[in-house]
Amino acid sequence: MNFATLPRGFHFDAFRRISPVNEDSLWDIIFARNAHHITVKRRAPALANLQKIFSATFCLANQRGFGAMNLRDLCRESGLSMGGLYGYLQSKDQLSAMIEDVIRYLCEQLPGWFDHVSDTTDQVEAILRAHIYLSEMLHPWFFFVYLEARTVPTAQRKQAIAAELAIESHLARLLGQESRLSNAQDRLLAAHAMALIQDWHLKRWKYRREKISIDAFADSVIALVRARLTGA
Amino acid sequence: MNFATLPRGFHFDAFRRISPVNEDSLWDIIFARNAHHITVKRRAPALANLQKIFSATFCLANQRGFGAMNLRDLCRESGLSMGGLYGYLQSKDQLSAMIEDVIRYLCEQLPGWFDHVSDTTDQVEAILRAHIYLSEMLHPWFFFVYLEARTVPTAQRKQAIAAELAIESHLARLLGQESRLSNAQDRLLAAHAMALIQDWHLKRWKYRREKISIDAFADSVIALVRARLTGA
DNA sequence: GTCTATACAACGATAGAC
DNA sequence: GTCTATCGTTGTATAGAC
Repeated sequence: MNFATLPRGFHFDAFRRISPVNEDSLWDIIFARNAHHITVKRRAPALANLQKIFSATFCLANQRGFGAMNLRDLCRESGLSMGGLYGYLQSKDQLSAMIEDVIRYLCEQLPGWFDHVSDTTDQVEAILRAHIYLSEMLHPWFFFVYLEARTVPTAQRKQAIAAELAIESHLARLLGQESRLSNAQDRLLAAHAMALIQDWHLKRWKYRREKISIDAFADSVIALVRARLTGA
Repeated sequence: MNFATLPRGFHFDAFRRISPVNEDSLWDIIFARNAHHITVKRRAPALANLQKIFSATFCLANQRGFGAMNLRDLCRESGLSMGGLYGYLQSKDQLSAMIEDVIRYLCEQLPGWFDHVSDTTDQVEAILRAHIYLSEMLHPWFFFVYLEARTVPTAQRKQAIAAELAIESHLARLLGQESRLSNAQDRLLAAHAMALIQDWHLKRWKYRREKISIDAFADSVIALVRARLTGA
């Protein structure tokens, strides 16, 4: 990892250049993490078909919701047949599980990327920026996880909730080192920061429309958190 | 309306006491706004059945998503029969339309409740508080609208988007009168404020778990916005 | 490794009895 | 005003050909 080369207050292009995970490398991660149940073993066709399957899933699920999406339409949209599809998953539920799994895995890794940053407030800023920029690169993935979390089976949902709380606690602990606020206020500030960064993938239609760049958005979130830390 | 009696920085109980719209009065509004297509004309059974139908809808839709919810389960959960249900709606889509309609109607009314507040920043605070407190009283309704907005028919979705942008523009205009920020920064601050208040109904499970009261949450959101307005 | 064909349960919606 | 019974359609999943 070369996150150490990122300057203080890095922007989207700088992060994208050095990030080991992006829109292209993701398919390898998915293939590796689901090797045990994907019956197609040849790498090249598997990666191509995974891409078709997930692109079609995001398109349909974001229109109707995952539960209302049906596998016939998924086949038409992805170009695979019903039989072909079942070489990559054993049930419809497993499709959403694969998506949740890879995003949760990445979110667990993310805070550790910035352990080297010595100034605590800068470390918070780096984690928030990385979150926003990663959810920009993997927008459909984050969007899906966020909006379908409630519809997935209980065990899967509990893991997602635990992951969110872990990041938030991590942020609250870092904020507590620098702020003059109470513990409860630090936790609330961490929760607010999470809500703001999630707003980027939830309302991207709005920010596109108003021509607000991802860098302007990230700067604004950071300014808001810093104002609360240092201000009245 | 007696919103003028609310003190500066009012909390949840004070708002609930004087609000003309709450968990009970809502059924009247629904019945009135949908009188043209509800074939059941007697008031008493209609209000009772509407309550059963919508409670069951929220329960099922929040578990599986509205599109994946089916009308047979809705009948079982609400206690009505298939035929009985169709006395209150002409199609499944109309069920979500009725929910979106009443929440949009209330959100359009809300900013006007505080036209009498002379200090602009106090007016912003009152609007944000009222939004948070209303979404607490009508939690399942707001939760549904927020999470199902993308799955509803296009015309209906466009109305919802327009309503959200209207509130945000209103807030941005008010913020612009008081802040030393640029226009673009005012718009972003308004967007952030909307994201924060929506977080209350989206993540209520989290705030319950951490025993964060609605008043503590609202105070924290207000503190964050005020810090950005007056701070660095 | 991917296809076509098919099993059979469940879907939204309606007609007609009460 | 609400019920039961039923229509035609569409759902997930699999078997067996290529």
